[in-house]
Amino acid sequence: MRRGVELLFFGYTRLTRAIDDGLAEHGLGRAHHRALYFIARQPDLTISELLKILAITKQSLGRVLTDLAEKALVETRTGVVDRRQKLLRLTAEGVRFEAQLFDALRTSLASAYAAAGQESVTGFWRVLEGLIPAEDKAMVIALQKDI
Amino acid sequence: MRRGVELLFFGYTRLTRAIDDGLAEHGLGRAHHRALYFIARQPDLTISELLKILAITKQSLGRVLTDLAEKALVETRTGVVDRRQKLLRLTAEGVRFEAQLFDALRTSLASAYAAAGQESVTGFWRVLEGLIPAEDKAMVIALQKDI
DNA sequence: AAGATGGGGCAGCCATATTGACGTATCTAA
DNA sequence: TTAGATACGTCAATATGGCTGCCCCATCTT
Repeated sequence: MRRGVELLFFGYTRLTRAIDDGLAEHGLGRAHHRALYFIARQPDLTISELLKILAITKQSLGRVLTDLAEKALVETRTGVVDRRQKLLRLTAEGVRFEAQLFDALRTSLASAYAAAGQESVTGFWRVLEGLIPAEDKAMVIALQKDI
Repeated sequence: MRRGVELLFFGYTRLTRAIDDGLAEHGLGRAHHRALYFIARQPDLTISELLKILAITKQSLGRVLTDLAEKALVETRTGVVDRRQKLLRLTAEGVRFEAQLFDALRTSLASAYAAAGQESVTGFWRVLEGLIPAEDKAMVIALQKDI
């Protein structure tokens, strides 16, 4: 039990630290990366969808998106079906930058996967899925529709 | 790949949120919990050992420990082999409080473990171990000597 | 006796989150 | 067509948890 808690702590913190330098070069923080990441994952995401994913307040997200827009990494378009919505997308530069950050994560994770073996990876996923509260599960599964 | 990153994100954030309410009741935050947790895990831990585990600065930890001492959850004793060291320990109340918080974590993790099965749990551990940088591994293994 | 180490502390800064309230544009349904 | 709900933006104020740089003391080691 305790082992799971602390491995999760170390694994998560050490993985996220892997990209801090890349972010700092652009004057950005982890909050920006999380937004970038999920916008990359689901282009044309709306603000409210992103809010649900990140589970932070509108104000907190607002600043992050303002920063990203100012640095021309993210752009918004008015929703087509609902003109109140804003659809979020990465710019070409945003795509490039996110890919660069993701690459650092991918490298770390790939070596952990390789060391553990495919069977372990499946187990890793299963346990983590079980940690997601029922009310968030639909959202996470929706993300994975186009892996 | 992306699946691993986001499951880790959701799993970690949702698990940690499970104890926010319990902490808030005592006017504490997650930083306090991390310190409490590792002191519970290894009584008579020194400050410098805890710093290595948490990978934060002395000042950041200092504030956290001051808060915990003021609330009489943690106490320190002078080191026996080296009188410069301070050995950290939970008070009786600290033990009680940490156990209560841990219980919330345990409940979440136990249900994820049960849903995933023992084999998956082993895989979960293996992958997470692989995410820990080599220079931190010895420290993490040391924690587990007395599971 | 000199230097290294463990720990404490000050001042100031930054990033990221919070709440609550209010405003505007747009959609939906009576 | 109008009333209410929704999507988004934004204000101000506040809290938390990090950081750096610098200096201090006590204690251990050589």
